[in-house]
Amino acid sequence: MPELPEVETTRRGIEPHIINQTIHSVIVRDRRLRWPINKQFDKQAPGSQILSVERRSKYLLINTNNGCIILHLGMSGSLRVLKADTPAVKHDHVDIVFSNHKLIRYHDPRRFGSLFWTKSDPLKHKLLINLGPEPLDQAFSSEYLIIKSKDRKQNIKTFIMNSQIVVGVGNIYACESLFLAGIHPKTIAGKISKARLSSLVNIIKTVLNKAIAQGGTTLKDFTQSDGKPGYFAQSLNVYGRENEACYTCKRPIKKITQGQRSTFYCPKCQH
DNA sequence: ACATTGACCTGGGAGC
DNA sequence: TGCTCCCAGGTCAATG
Repeated sequence: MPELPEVETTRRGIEPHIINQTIHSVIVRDRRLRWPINKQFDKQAPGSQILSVERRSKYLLINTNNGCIILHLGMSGSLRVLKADTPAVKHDHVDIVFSNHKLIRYHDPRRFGSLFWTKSDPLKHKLLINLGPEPLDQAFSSEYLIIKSKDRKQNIKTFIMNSQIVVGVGNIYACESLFLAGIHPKTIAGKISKARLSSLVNIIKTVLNKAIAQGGTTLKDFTQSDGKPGYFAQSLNVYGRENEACYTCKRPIKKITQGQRSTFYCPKCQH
């Protein structure tokens, strides 16, 4: 469910509630996420004080004075800030309870997410060490994408969703960015002109910034950490619009499969 | 080194 | 009402 804007929305939602707070206790109801939650989390997190909540790719890094919680929401995960006496429901796998009688609750029906406690530099964790640049960072530039795409035979849609190339561009924003750039999703990455790649870089940044400003995209059940929906779905041009009229040319939006994921595009506006 | 495919897991909606 | 099938916002591991 969450792409970068949804994770960033979650980060901004929880940080002010928990910064400087002390973890009173943690409750792990089910540690069977994509990888099992490590036992060090239960043992070492209580008593730690929150220093900051950062984001790297779609990972949230909850930094404490004693170690770091690395958390990924997978496809269906969410974090909510709740009062400590809120009853847990199905799929509420983890609570982090604070001394101010609030808790953050991790809910994830599909359990594709993950949660680790580490005392080492979280950016050196094996799941984070090989990630590409942040899309909103200067390091993700026209020059960078031009070099990386050279001789690549993958289609551009799959290519920009590759987290070793750039992180945080998931299925929705990949489709939307290619539409706005006027690039057909099947185009071979290595065959796109420098000018078009440059345009794509700028559009990805614009799309993600706009989605963050609108609180992310609510398709089914994404909510911000206060339970309110995001509003970016109102801005979608192609995603989820198969057979509906393109807002630009009025022809029907097409749906194809690439890398086992659905791609939506306009056959007239993208080539 | 790069590209493709299978796997993980649950729930919701469509169609019968 | 209930069954079966398909689909879903991610990404790692194995394979070619």
